[in-house]
Amino acid sequence: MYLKNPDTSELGNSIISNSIELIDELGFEKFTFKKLSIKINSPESSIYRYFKSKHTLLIYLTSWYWSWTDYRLVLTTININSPKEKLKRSLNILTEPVLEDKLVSYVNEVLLHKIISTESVKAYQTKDVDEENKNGCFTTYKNVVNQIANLILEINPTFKFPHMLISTVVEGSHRQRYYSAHIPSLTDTKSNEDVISKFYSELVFKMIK
Amino acid sequence: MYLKNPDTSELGNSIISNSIELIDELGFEKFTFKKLSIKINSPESSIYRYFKSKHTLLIYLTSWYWSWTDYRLVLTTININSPKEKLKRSLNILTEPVLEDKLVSYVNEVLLHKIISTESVKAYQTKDVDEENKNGCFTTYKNVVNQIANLILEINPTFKFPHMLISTVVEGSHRQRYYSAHIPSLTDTKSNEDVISKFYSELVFKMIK
DNA sequence: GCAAATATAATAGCATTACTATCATATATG
DNA sequence: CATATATGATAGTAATGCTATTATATTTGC
Repeated sequence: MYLKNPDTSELGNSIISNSIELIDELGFEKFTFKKLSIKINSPESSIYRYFKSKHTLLIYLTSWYWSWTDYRLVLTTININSPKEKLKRSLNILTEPVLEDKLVSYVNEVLLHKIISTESVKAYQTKDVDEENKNGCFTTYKNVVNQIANLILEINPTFKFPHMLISTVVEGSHRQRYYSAHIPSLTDTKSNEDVISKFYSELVFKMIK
Repeated sequence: MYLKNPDTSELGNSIISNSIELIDELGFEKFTFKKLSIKINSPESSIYRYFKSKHTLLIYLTSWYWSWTDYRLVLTTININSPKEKLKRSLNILTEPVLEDKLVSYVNEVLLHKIISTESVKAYQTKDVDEENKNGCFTTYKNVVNQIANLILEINPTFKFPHMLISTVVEGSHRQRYYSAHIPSLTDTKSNEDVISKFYSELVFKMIK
């Protein structure tokens, strides 16, 4: 996923934090290593020592996001016994926007979440998926989905499509948030209300009943 | 959406039919007008007379797909009175893969559907959405969603999120088909079974009940 | 049937993108 | 203090995403 681990050096940290800001600002297609190199005041070639392309950088960011989400899922479900309550809390983590930026100094988690919800499709939806999947590029996301799928099976062991349900909910909620801001006729909510999270929670509980 | 209407000339037709094949073959990011120009044996500059970029070509194809889908929706629901039956049939059109290629000589609808389901996200998920949306680039898709949303309201006039539900179903089913072929841990089906369509129909009917 | 309009071909060019390579210098480590 | 490692500075290259120009076909309107 990376050529050199970006959290082992200052330059690496700077690449991560500034790429998050720049991708958020420009969008993934207009984001380039050249522009990033100007922003971080280092030669382009130094960035290439960490990541072999902007595509693998996006995969790295996506993967980072999902391990971080996994960690947050553990935190909100710890010491809670009821599987239903666990699921409810987990779904909130998955479908609500991230509002605070605290954990890791060089990562703005609020912006990272924004990027993931709008740009991460572009990380999997390419002709290289199969190979990248083989190399474990998507394991952190798959783990999260799988974990919640197991929670669902605790509640209803006969439910046949827990993975399908969860990935639908995760990506659906990202998409709906985007639509409410940009293509409102594809949704039923203005960007200020918070209806999306409730909609998807309801969807899950109705489906597994 | 286009600079010159591609269905008014042979070259235009050739651009459309060959771009569908080439995007399917290479994926959208590796597809270029240069490669297309070699395939159709015409200079690159001629393609630029029809479309100002590969991005607007993708928008054109997406838009074409949704008007065609609209037409198919009319066909399958005509003369049917029960709104529930109408909805059921419409959902099949929206969630099942396209298997036959008949309507328009220069468009391979089977391949077009494949492209739409894997690549069309890249048509809306960019920094230019707002302007493109203003210019009506997404109206054909919005029309389809809106039409089915109205059907839902016929069945349950108090349901609050028909657009959200339908866009979730449409895009979810595309996504799940992709996952079953490429990232199976994110779904619960092998690419040969047909479980996806049923899952999303059930989802709709459970939600609007 | 001819002039004018329109469409396409042929060719060139240019800034940007996505890299790779090389060599020098700074910094860390053993 | 030597050596390894990380970064900087600079150059270069093929491909991408266009725009421009001129020439040659083809269609159309009178």
